[in-house]
Amino acid sequence: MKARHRLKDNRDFRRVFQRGKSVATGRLVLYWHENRLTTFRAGFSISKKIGKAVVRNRLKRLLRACFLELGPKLENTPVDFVVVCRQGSADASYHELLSDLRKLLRRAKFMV
RNA sequence: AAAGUAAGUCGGGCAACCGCCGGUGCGGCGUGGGGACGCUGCACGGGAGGAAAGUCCGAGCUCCACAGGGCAGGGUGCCGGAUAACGUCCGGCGGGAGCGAUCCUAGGGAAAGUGCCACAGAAAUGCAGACCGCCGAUGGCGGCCGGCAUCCGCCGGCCGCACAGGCAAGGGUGCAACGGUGCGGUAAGAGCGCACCAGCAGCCUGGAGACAGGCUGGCUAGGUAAACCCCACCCGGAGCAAGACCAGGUAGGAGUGCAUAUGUGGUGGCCCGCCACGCACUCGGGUAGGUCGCUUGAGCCGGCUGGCAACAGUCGGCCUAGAUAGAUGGUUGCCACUCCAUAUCGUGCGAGGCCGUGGUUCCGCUUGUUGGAACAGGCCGUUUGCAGCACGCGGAGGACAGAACUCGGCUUACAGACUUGCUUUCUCU
RNA sequence: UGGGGAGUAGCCAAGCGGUAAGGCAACGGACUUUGACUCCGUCAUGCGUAGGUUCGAGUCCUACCUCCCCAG
Repeated sequence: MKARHRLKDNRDFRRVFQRGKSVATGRLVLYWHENRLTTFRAGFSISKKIGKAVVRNRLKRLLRACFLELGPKLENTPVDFVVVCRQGSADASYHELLSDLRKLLRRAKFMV
């Protein structure tokens, strides 16, 4: 995941949470809101309640790998995404997270 | 061989593809007079731990007076050493556990003072106290006998009472009752006397010291300081969001109050001292970007020397992560490791393998619906050898855990693998 | 990074080093035709965990676990 696809600023996070829309599965919640750029950005929010630092870092890496896989299809959608991990996602594998994320993006009409 | 004990090492490996971070080199585009800066591409080599964790101690570093005086507060607490320092480490002493190797140990002071010691008990610290009990020597009362005396009475002996009184041995209470055991002693007793033991004080010897050993003395002093306290030693405060620089900016404005030092701030609980100076509140306005600090350090590895050791010295070699919504990853394959299945098949080894309190003997302890060893016994197999073992073919598993200024420790978590020393028991030669 | 606090029955909680108060809930009983109200009784195997000091620990000390709050 390149640096231009990362959502970093706290203001952007707040805007996505407050003005954006959301869909969810048992493991993940996806928030999104349109931005003024030419491509997408993605950020992750993983609470301390999910697990220790090792668990949280692993989830972020897995989610970044998922966006690396899905990136080419979203290159021309100017939207900010925020993925929130729910409590059951601590032991999820890469393939489980990838299929969940596909499902959410399809429900939000960004993918077919 | 089994059981145990101490110290230490490791914490899966290789490959392919797709990615991330920072470094070096070579390019492309844009801005700019240029040094440069921003975006971007390729190549090369680097990229988590033994605990990176908890943040419990100690330091470096930075700023506040290069950290000053006093009070308050906190910490440490047998002795000696190591160290930059420590509450850490090493060696020893005392005490405790274990057959032993070895392990554990906040271990100064209770004859400086104060507090507390519930319930029970007579009494809980005043060299106190007398419930049951022991005694009745001494004094008292009563009785009997004897002597003296004319009488009042006096003297002596014996017996009784338990009134005065003596006692703390025995019982009982309690975690603890003012040393313990024995002999003597006594009316009964008591360190009252003596012997030994424990404890205390003084002296001598050994040791660097904690302490150990011995002699002498007077006979006795409860526990608690992780209760206050006393003694000795140590500690100034904050923390990399420290701090420095760049851009921007606290500008400028309006109102109110206090004030020229007994004020406000730096400064932390307080006072002194030092330094700087108008300050506080309200309205209105504005910000939370970048660079450095940032990894060469009490550094790591190996050899030698000194030391019992912690460690120190010296020589040679090495450079080994620096992110900032926070890099060190994802997918797949193969190989090792552990466990489970091995029905069927292949290769090799191969004469034994498995069960065994539902019997006998012995051993151990948690002493009982208990565990282990040997034997009896049972099942399978043994010339054409698939009973069993190893490999191949199948499946599952791989812990604890993620650097955030850097070190030295401590504590806690941890699948599994390996090495070495030592102890006890058994067997064989 | 620094600082502060809490953990006691299912819930809310009090508790000088000396028998773990009290309320709600639950359960049993009485009252009632039945229920509610009321009354009586029962309920901690040890006070987050593990060690230690003490004759004795919820309380004191040490280490650890979990949760909450505050400042920048």
